[in-house]
Amino acid sequence: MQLSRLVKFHKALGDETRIRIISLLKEGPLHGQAIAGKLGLTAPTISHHIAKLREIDIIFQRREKNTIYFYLNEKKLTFMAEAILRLGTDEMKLAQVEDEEKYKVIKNFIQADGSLKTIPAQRKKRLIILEHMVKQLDIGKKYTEREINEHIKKFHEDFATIRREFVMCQFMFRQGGEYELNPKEMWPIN
Amino acid sequence: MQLSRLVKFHKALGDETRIRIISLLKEGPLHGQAIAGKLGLTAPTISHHIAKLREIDIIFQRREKNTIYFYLNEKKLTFMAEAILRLGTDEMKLAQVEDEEKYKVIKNFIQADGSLKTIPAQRKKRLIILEHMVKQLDIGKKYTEREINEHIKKFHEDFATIRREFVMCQFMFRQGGEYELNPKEMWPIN
DNA sequence: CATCTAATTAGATTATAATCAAATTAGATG
DNA sequence: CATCTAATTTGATTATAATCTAATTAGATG
Repeated sequence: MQLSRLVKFHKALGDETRIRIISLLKEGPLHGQAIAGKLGLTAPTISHHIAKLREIDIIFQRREKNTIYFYLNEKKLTFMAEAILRLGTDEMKLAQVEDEEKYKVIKNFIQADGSLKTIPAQRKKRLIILEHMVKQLDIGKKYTEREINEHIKKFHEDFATIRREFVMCQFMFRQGGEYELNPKEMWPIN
Repeated sequence: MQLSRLVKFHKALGDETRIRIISLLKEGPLHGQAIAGKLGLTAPTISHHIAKLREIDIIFQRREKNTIYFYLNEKKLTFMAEAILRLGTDEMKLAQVEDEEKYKVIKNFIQADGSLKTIPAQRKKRLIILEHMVKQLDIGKKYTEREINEHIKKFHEDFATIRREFVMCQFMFRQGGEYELNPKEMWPIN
């Protein structure tokens, strides 16, 4: 089972040693052995914890000679810490969006009523928006073309273009006039 | 070992089931069996998780006939979620103080420059202040008596009394003229 | 390329915790 | 007070993860 990013984030912070590391790094970058010294733990233990903090993307590092300095990514920390507060608040269903990059794009292109301002020209952004629209459809359900059109119209008038993009980008496939979601592994995103 | 409140909070959120419960309760109160049904788990399991969420104080409940409805305490959730961001930023390192009682005592006895107004006469308050002073030392590091004295002098001139208190109250131990922090489990506080 | 330093990985141990079935408790109500 | 319903506690099982020592890897530098 793939843990959601939000759970992983909090699991990572749910450890005294890691909170202390964060607390230390707030004052500035440090290298592994310095952290180990300050916390009275061994270097491998610190490595282990740094790896967990890196996984949730709140740590980055720079090498200086033999020594690697660890930095706290405070922006990301803030974003993730507040994610739980956005859970389910309908602020245009941004709830499910756990990724900062996607969050920004959706924030820019989706208006307060949920509709699409314009179709993003950049492929990367377009994919994010297509995924956003497609995510509200049910897995395994077969849709008629008319149903797909209606769904898309909630976002944008040019349903034909977007419907074709759904298929071309592998979000959906078409079989005998009906449309269905592809498994997520086939999506050109994530 | 007494976990800090912040760690406990994140540990509680570091579980998929509990995140889902929070997500459900954001839409409104629910009773145990309803939650169990929605999540496909048994009632005891929900009881277990609700207990953890109650421990971190983000759930409260109201009884209605035989049924207990669980509510999300969103205010507290917000406060706690943002606590990690305040770590280390507060006036005179009050940051690390997660306990309201300790906060007040430190506020009363520690002056703006970080030094100690007077040594509290009440044992309970004295312990809080001793802990505050001792917390700035490194775990596992050996200190000479002179180093300890210098550290204490940053707070109060009567370093001898305070140094003796450190040992008597089990914050530190002395071995061959050197001083070292005891493990936190031995501290007479928390 | 030999060697040094710091970080990481591997493997073992131990502690913590998620889940369930079964037993128990706490209120409500006839 | 007998009984019903929903919640909780107990005890067992299983999975996860924190930490250490020992071994290995990755860069830097002579």
